[in-house]
Amino acid sequence: MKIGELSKKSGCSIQTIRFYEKQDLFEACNRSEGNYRIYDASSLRALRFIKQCRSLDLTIIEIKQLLDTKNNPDKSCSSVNNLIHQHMVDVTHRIAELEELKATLSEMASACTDDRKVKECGVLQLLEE
Amino acid sequence: MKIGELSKKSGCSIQTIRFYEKQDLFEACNRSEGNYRIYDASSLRALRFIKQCRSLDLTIIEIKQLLDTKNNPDKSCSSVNNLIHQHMVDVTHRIAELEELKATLSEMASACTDDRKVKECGVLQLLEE
DNA sequence: GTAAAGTCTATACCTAGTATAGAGTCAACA
DNA sequence: TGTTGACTCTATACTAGGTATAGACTTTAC
Repeated sequence: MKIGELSKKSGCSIQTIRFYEKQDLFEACNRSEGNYRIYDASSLRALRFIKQCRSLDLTIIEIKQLLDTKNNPDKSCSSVNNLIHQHMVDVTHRIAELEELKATLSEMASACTDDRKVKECGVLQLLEE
Repeated sequence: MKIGELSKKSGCSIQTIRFYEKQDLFEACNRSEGNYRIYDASSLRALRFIKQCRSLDLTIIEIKQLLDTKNNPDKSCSSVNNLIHQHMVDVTHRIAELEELKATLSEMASACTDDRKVKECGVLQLLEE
C-alpha cells in the first residue's frame, strides 16, 4: 500500500509518517519504481504501536528505547515497566500543578464576575499584584 | 537599572526579557550611551504583570490582548473575564484528559509488575493492541 | 492526451523560551 | 595606562512534535 492508504488506516497524517521515518522511529520502507513509499501489514502494526505510545504521551526518544527493547526479546523488561511507572509519576505531578492553576484561575474569576470598566476590573487588579 | 538587575528583581532571565521585547510584549526601553538597556520601576511592574500572566499559562498573544485592554481603562472588562473563564475551562479539560491518561498508564503498569523477559512483558503486549 | 489526484523532497513555521558565538562596554585594580 | 573580569550587545541555532507550504514528479481515470 502507498502512504495515503497507510495514513488512513493508521490515523497518522502523511506528513507525520514521513516525519517518523526521518526521526528513525519508523523504518524507511521499499520504494516503487516511481519512488513512492510502499508499505505492508507490518508497517501498519509498527505505526500503530508508535501511535499507541504517543497517545500515552511517550516522547519519540522513549518510543525508540521501547522499540530497541522490543528487539531483544530475552532481555529483562524492567526498563519498560520503569518507563511507564515514571510516566505515571510525571502525569500525576502535572495534574497536581494544573489543579493548583485551576484554583488560582477560579479565585481570579470570582474577583470580577460582573461587567465593569477596565480600571475597576477585579481580575486585572489581581494580576497587578 | 540595567538588564541584569531587572532580571534578578523580576525572576525572568535576561534572554527572556529580550525575547519579550522582541515579541512586542515588553516595551523597548531607553538605551545608555554604550547601547545598554536602561529600565526603571515601571519596567519592573510591567514585567511582573507579564510573569504573573505566564504563571497562569496565558499565551503571549493573550497577554498582549490584556495589555491592550489595560490601555483602555474606560472600556468594558468583559473580555478579560472571558479570557480567564475560558482558560479555566481549558485547564479543566486538560486535567480530565490527564486523569484518563493516568488511568490508562495505571492499567498498563499493573499488566507487568514483576521482572519478566521482554517477550513476556505485559506492558509491551498491551502496547501492541 | 490531458486533467486530477497522489506523491516526492525541501523548507519554513508553530510555542516560549534557552544556549551559543563573537563583539563591544564598563569598572576596578596594578 | 593597561588589563582583567563582569556585564551587555546582536544574531543565530536549537528544543518537541509535528503542520503547512512550494514546486516538481508519478499515476490513474476518462
